[in-house]
Formats: sequence, structure tokens, C-alpha cells
Amino acid sequence: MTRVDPEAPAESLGDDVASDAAPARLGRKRDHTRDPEILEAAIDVLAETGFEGMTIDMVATRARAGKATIYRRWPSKADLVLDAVACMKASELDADHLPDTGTLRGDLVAMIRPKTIEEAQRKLRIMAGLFGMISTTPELADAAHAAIIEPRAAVNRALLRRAIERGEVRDDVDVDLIASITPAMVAFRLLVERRPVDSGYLVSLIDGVLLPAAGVVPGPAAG
Amino acid sequence: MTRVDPEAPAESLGDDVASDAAPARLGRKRDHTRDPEILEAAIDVLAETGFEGMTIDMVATRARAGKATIYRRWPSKADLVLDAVACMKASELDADHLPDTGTLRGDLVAMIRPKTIEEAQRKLRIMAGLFGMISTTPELADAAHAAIIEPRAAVNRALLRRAIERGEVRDDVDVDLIASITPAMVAFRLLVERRPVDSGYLVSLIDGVLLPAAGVVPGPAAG
DNA sequence: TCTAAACGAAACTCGACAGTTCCGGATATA
DNA sequence: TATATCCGGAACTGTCGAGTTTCGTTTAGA
Repeated sequence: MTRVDPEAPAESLGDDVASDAAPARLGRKRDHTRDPEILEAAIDVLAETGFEGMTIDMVATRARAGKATIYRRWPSKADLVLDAVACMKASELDADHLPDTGTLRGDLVAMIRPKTIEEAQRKLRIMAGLFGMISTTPELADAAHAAIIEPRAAVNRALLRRAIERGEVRDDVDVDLIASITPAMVAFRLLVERRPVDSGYLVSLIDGVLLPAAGVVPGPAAG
Repeated sequence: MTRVDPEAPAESLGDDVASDAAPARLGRKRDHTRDPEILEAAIDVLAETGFEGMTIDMVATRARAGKATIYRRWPSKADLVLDAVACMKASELDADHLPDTGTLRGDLVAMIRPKTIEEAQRKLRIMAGLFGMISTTPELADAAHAAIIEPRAAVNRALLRRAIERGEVRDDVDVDLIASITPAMVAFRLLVERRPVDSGYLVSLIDGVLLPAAGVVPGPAAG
């Protein structure tokens, strides 16, 4: 997405029309298959130690790369982290095929899966490790928000809009506000209260907060 | 509260019964009126730079103290910060005299004051600056939670319980969950979304999320 | 008034880490 | 095959900050 790539070769797209400012450099070419491995290693270290605790040596060791190899590709630690966060691969299957059970509650509950919970926890830990840097680097804040928070909020917004189209939810509710309930509460639970986020908590969040806010009356299945 | 004070004189409570292990040391006495000044300076620096960005020199300069004076009282930077967070003076008037307007909504809205919002933002910025350290120091996590989050959640719980006693709210709602809605959403709004927390947002939070979750139907005043 | 400790200020030690450079080996162009 | 650049690894430089020590001054107790 927001790749930095200070020395990206212009001929990567077309080498026959390399007329403009393409010096046609010789020598061994940079092995770009290492990029994602290094970025993943950076994300791993980030999740475990946070931005301040992370060292380039840790990333290099984890990626089985040399430190010079990393600095040949990213000009600084901050740039590496920014790129790593921006390139964090999006969830498992967020955008397109969402559950469609016919009810908002059914859709929301269907989104609860162990893998999803695990991934959310990992991402939130990464977010926590970035907080120190985030306050001074708006671009990092944007990247983190786009990679970690926005995908989940987008799912919630989509499910809510469908419920509105079905007539299950009134069309004057604040979709953005309601879609941010679960991300906010889950982040709070995990990072601030430091208590486990399990399916029980998520269900009580859906039934006790989100659905009431959306104006959905308890169906026959709810206690 | 959790003061460290490694060399606290035993005779601070009773100097006539200083029979046990009180060497009755001579020389100039430590000026304990400097303690709160140093701790406040630490909190200020913490709010501005976060734990990793904060240096003891900054704290010393801000408190117009020598670095040695600080290290004479706290054995390490971590201990200083832990003490500073634990000793953070509680809000303005949290615990005792809460608003009592007769309705849950009235009470919640009455809690919205510019000073309160400002203080909450400051505290949450401190919390953000602690995240890196919090993950490795549970005692700091507890101190931060007790000083920053718990007071506000306690107010919400008290207001909710009164509403339950009045019969305004059903007694089977999850009080703890509902009381954590505003802290969670405000923290999320400020730290993750990085958007302003004003009274408009707080009111929409109360009317759009908290009251529905509490099962309070919109009164005649609500649109 | 003498002594021991605290004070602010500044110099100091020491380890950690960002970033650089050098090495021997690999690899792609000319 | 010669050359320029990549690779992983390791040594190196420079800075920064935690924690310590020193110094001249101040203050409480004996």
C-alpha cells in the first residue's frame, strides 16, 4: 500500500521503455522476496516488545537477514515500522463474503470465531506497542488505524447497513458510532482492563450494548 | 497510597516510641515537601512524552531539583513513575456528592463539564504513554487502572445503581459492562481515532449507547 | 559550633541501540 | 570473465540516557 522503497527500480513495470532516468544498473539485483519476510519479522517483534523495545537486530535475527540488508531497504527504524504496519495483511476474509443469517444478531454472532479473536488480540497488542510513537507520528497513527481498527469497523458498518435495508434497524441510528462499539470495548477490555476477550464477553457486548443501541428488540431466542 | 519511600523514618508517626530499629539519625532531614512537587513534575513529563521519552533530567529540571535528590527517594525511574501514577490526585470531586437530578440521563449529562473532559483527556494521554511499560509491569497496570479508569467507572456504577433503586433501570442489567461503556468509548475516540471528545460526542454516547443498553426508553425531552 | 546528611548542579561511568562500514561469498549484467 | 551490487554476519561509531559520584552549600541535631 504505502510502501516506501527508496530505490525501487523504474524498470519493474516496463524494461523496454526504460528511456527516462533508468540507469540500467548492473550487479546482483535486490531480492525482493525478502521484503515480506522482513516486514513480518518486524510485526512479530513489534507485537512482543512494542516500538521502543524493538531493535533492528531482533528483526534481522528473526528474519535471518543482515542489518545492512534492512537498512538498504528502509532508511530508518520508523520507516520500517510504518511500512510493516501498512503492509499488515488484512484479516482472513473481511471485506467481501460476510455472513448473512437474516438477522443482525445472527450476523454479528457468526463473526465470532476463535481465529478472529486471536487475530484481534494480536493486532491490538501491536497497537498498544505503537502508542508511544503514534502521538508524534500522525502517519503511523493513520496506518495503524487503517490496518487494525478500520477493517473491523467496516464489517460492522456493512452488517448494520444491511439490517437497515431489511428494515430491522431504524435508518436514523448513528451507524459510525454503533460500529465503533465493539472495537472500542474489546480494545478497552484487553489493553486497559487486561481481562480475557472470549466469545462470552463478545455475546454479552452484542446483546447488552450493540443491539440495544441499534434499537433491536430481543428476539425469542434471547433470554 | 502505594508509596515506596525506601528510607521512610519510622518516627514519622510516633517519635516518643522510637524504641525499635530507629537509629535516630542526625544531619539535615529530607525535605518531604518536595515529594509531591517531584511527582507532579513526573506526571507532567509523562503526559507530554510518555514513559520511554521521559528522562530523569526532564523531571529534575521541571521540579527544580537535582537528579541525586530524585534517586535518593526512588530507586529507579520505574519506581518513580509507579509512585507518581499511584499518587495522582483523584479528580476534582468524584466520590461523594454526585449529581442527583432524578433521572439517569440527567445525572449522566450533569457529569459533563469542561474541567472533567479536560482532566479525562490528560489522564488518558498519560495512560497512552504508559502502554509500553504496562505490558511488562502488572503493578503499573493496576496503578494506572486504579488512578485513571476506576474513578470514572465507579461514578457510572453508582449512578446506575441509584437508577436501579429508583426502578428506572431493570435490576438484571450488567452494571459493570454498562459502566465501562463511556470510559472505553472515550479512550478509543481520543487515543485510537484521535478525534475530539466534546460534550456533543458524550451526549450522543449517553443517548445512543448507554441509555439504550440500560433499557431506558427515550423521555419526552429526547428527539 | 561541630558533624552528618540533604540540597542543586554538574561531571562522570556504563550499557544499549540506531545507523555505518567492512568482510567473504553469491549473482546478474556486459 | 570482469564488474558492480547484492547477501548474511560482524565489527565499528556516535549518541543518549539511567544511574553514580563529586562539590560547594545549606540545615538540623548533638
